[in-house]
Amino acid sequence: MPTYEYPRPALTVDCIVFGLDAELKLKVMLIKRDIPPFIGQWAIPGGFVRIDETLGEAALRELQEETGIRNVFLEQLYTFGDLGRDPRDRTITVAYYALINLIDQNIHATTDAREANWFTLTQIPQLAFDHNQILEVAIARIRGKIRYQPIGFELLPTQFTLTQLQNLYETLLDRPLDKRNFRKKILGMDLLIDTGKLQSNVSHRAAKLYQFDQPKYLQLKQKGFNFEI
Amino acid sequence: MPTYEYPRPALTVDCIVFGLDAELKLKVMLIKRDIPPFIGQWAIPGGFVRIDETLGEAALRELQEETGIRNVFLEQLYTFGDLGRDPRDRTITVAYYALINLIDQNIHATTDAREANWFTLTQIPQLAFDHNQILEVAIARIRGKIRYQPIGFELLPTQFTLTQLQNLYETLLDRPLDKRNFRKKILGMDLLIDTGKLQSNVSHRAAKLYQFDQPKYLQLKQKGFNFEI
DNA sequence: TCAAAAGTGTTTTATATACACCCATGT
DNA sequence: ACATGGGTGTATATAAAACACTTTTGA
Repeated sequence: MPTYEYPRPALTVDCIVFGLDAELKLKVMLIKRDIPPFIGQWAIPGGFVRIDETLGEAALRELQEETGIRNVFLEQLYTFGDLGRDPRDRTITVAYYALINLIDQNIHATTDAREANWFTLTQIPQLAFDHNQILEVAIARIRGKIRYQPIGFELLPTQFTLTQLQNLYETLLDRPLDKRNFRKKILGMDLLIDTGKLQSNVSHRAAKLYQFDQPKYLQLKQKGFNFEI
Repeated sequence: MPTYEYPRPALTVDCIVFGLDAELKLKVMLIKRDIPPFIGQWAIPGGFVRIDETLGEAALRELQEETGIRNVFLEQLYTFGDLGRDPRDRTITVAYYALINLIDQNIHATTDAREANWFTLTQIPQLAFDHNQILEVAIARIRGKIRYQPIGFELLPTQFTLTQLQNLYETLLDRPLDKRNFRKKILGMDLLIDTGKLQSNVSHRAAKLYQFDQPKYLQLKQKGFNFEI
């Protein structure tokens, strides 16, 4: 029973992976394409959606296959469907973005035969397809979202120092923040748990380690609380 | 050259149309399905994406075909691709939402043979597919977005009174606002143009008519200005 | 003259900003 | 003892919230 008479576009997912390096600079993982089209060019990891998996599942699977990354924060970004974006065929891509913590886990940038690498945002080469545009949308999204939603914690280790958190916000908001005011505000929300532990292996006074109280945040959010830096 | 070995899901767009009625209540346009599946059930207007049109074009076309609506604010909402959402086939839908002004233009709720109607949010019936879920996401989106982006003006006539604008915000934010504080804040942004005209055909003192200065807003936005109520 | 909504300022309270020094630790 | 980043409080400025009456107009 041919219910739909129209030819179907191809459907892919692409997944922009953001990470913060040890200097708290924002980086993006790109892979070098080893199949046409755009063979040899850098691209956002992604691939075709299978008929028996959801979009989110496809994004997680591609991420794992192409970069080895698992168990990450993943959120749908936008769906791109312009006519010329794939030279072979009409292709729609559902873009996701992932936030991962590079500070205490080293993501192996190279996987399988395929070359993969972390790029700072000022060093993005010309990418395959419309991936430069997709990346721009993703950057705009996290820059905008960081102020109103606690997504920054996804880029840090579970336990982090207040200075790390502040540097993260300074990077993403692209402006300096006052140390005392930042601490007053973030601690005033009462959403950070003092783990009682301290930083180790630092050649200066060790900072306290905090962790984000997600269950409490979710509770407060339901009651109308708005996270805001 | 069969580049993709995978079977392709079907691709549709759905378009949630929001409008404000004369009493400043938020309404959604739904259409009664006249083809299977879910024949006879209410649904969000939408249909298949053609191979030679972009997603936005498909949404606009469906909107025009199914409701007669043109020239509206349209923005992509989210893409839904769960496995069971279409009983016939694997179908991904890219959802858009439209904001239209019902106050001075009457959108003919019925078009062609198909039945169409405006529903208040408390009277939404059980819808076809996963459309109840899509609608919930759309409502959450505009409720969240209204505070930080000037989308409210899309729901009003080009020229509107401050009381209309305040009632709109009260409806969407679901809380009362102080008249003097609201006016102080919105006029203080200096983004409303006093048209010099007055309301007509009212049996009380006529209010001034304002319009939103979109060019000025776009300029300010680029300079880092944040619209916020 | 009455009803109905328009329009308008000031005081109080809360939040944001600006700002500098001592502390703890490892080398 | 010194270098490095950790940690802390107060005063000022700005923004938000609370609050009530007069004005205009058509019926």
